[in-house]
Amino acid sequence: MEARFGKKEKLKSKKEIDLLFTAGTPITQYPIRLIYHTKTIPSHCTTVAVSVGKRNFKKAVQRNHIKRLLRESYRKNKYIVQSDTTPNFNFMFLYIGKEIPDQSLITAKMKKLLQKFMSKECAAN
RNA sequence: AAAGUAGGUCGCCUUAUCGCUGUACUUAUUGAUUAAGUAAAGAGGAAAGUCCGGACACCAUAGUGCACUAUAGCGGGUAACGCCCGUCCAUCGCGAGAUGAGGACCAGUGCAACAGAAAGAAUGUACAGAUCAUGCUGUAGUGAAACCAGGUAAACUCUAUAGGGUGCAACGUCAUGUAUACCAGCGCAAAAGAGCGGCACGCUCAAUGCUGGAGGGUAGACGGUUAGACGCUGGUAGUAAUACCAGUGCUAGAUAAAUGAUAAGGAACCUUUUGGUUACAGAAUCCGGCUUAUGACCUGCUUUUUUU
Repeated sequence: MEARFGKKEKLKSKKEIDLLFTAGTPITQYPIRLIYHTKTIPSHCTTVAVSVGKRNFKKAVQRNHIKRLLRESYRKNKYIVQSDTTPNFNFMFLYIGKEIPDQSLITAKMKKLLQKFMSKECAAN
């Protein structure tokens, strides 16, 4: 099972991110919210961005830590959304909780969130 | 031993698995390149606040005067400083020590609690003296200070010294490529105008038109971008800050932003045990300081008490 998470899979373009916030579809599995949108420019893999609000976590150390946890849990569970049939999406994960989580919590929630996403997309198709 | 005081050191560690970032090498591949593998690296003492000082870049090789701002014993260090070292003085403390808006009221202007008639545009009261006479002279009384006098510049001011502006989102190159705002030359001419932190100089540009070139903004890539006023050890000079010499060591460079997760073991602390906790905190052009946040440990010295 591939569990890499390289540079290519990171969402960088400012335009794409703006589009996500204006036109993206949100799914929430507290304390994580996923916003996603189909790609405007097609490429061979899903791109992902991660964000933690400055409002809830003032210190950069805490924000960095949570972002790393989110990235790590996505890396481990991305097999759920990886298949040839799904079209390519842009993902944006937001942490909306107010306390610092630990890895096990984040991983469990991430699994549920991704499964939710899959069932929703399959129903649409 | 307790209380205090000054300074220094370190900033949890090891292994395994799965990942991230750039670098080097190998293999495959391509128009560019990309992919895989291997190797050795990969947050701090404050990376923070952005408060001072520089380097570097552009604006004129950053100019002149005024204004404005900062600094202020004396001597030294430094690329530079508002930093550091030494020293004198003042204040605080029993002391080790700490603190420092410590230049100048013989330039001018202002201010001054209580007391006092009065703290300077004032001349009082009592007594004595002088005089034609007095508001003249002396003494007494208040006060730190009472007319040939002082205090005060964390009051204006004066003196000395320093300071041009904007900041790596600076700035340079490339690809893409549209109006004409861009550039070069010609022409127009002196006025008005625009730009250069405030004002005055000064400097630069200068409508419209013609000819030629070429590309702004936005988004992107690359450079700038990390080896440096660098650390450690020894020697020499110096009370010291520091300088010089010799040896030796070090390569983080991300860009919606890498340095992480899990497991096991150890260390320290807490808890009866299970177990829990491990501070402050995350590079963003780079250095020198200052300030603030914070967990331990070590050393010198002082005072008090006890013992020998």
